[in-house]
Amino acid sequence: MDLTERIERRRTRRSKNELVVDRDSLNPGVHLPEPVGRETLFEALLNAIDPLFDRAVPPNTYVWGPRGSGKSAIVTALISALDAEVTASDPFYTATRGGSDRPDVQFAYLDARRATSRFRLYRELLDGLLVEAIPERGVSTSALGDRIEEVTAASETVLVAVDHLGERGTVDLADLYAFFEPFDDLAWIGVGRDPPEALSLPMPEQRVHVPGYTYELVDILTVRGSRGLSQTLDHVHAQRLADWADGDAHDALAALFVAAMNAEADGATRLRDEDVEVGTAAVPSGGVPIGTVMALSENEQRVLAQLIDRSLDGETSIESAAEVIAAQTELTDGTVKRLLYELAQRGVLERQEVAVGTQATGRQPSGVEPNFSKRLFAALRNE
DNA sequence: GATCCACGGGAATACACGGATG
DNA sequence: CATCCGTGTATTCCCGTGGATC
Repeated sequence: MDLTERIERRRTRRSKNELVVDRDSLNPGVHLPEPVGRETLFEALLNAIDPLFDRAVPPNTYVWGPRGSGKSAIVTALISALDAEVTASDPFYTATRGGSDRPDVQFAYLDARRATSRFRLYRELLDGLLVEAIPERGVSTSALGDRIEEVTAASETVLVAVDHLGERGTVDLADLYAFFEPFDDLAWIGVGRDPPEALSLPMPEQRVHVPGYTYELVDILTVRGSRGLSQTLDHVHAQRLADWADGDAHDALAALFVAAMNAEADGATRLRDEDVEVGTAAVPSGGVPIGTVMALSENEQRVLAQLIDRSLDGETSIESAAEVIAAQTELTDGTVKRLLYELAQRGVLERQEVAVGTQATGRQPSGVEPNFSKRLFAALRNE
């Protein structure tokens, strides 16, 4: 979103007396172009890819740190800054084309939550590098590999960042080695939570550790809150959210988002203490990031939406919840049941004991409860 | 005709619990 | 008393098929 757009949005929202002027600024799944309070880490990343500026292929890099510590924020910022730098239609560079000292590099940022197989990773990569449409099916994985081969051969280097490695259901570092091994002029930055010593070899020689936020989180909330709301975020509120979230930027922003929605729903023009209370109460701390949920397939999201809308979470057994949901969708109850179990295994849902009256024998059934904020999910789903 | 993978469904395994067995 | 067994469910695991696309 550019500046004029931001101003226009703010003007119209203000005239309608709305509290939230820019949802993206409050959305924990969206990152700012300029990360707040991470200058030294940004330098470390630039150092890691420094050979690029000498027209060499840099070594691969592993970026790691706890959840909500700003890994995605900093890596997306890096890639988009580099991309802007290289693709900028700067008249000076264009005029001196040929003698340009600008390296011929292409950049791509991939989310392992979406790129869950070799085929999809290749597809996402090509999609990020090329303007042409990339087929979704009907073409072999190796054909996509050949296409990548061509692209890497045509430019000096391709730098790929792959975010969210090693989460339940996503590819890991070892997969990345296997997937990218065929390509010579390709360097990658893997991003994950696991500390290097917890992972098997091989391990990239370059590593950047992103520690959890401490005092910086208040600044982040202030910047993003003030940008997303029609007024400055109160320092006391920012501090309270940061303390509650224990340094996890995702949880803090999620709570702020819900707080703002709560205020707006009440017709309040300011964020009140009670809204912050509601926000923190509505976000399970340590739950799955909302980005994980929003990256699920449409049918999986539909199942979750039905589960929530029909209050089938919690006390209802998986069996009967699946029956109700299946009736509302195109899916059979067997498939819905399997999806619910799979989502529970991936941590998106949490299984819990369900009080069952008549059952005297057999294994106890369980119900499922979202391990993310329902209100945040609902808000982001009908955007 | 080839490709990928979401779906559907069924086999295998885990768990709960009462009763039999050593 | 501890362990095993049988029965009934719940849960996990696995794989063939078909739709959509190239």
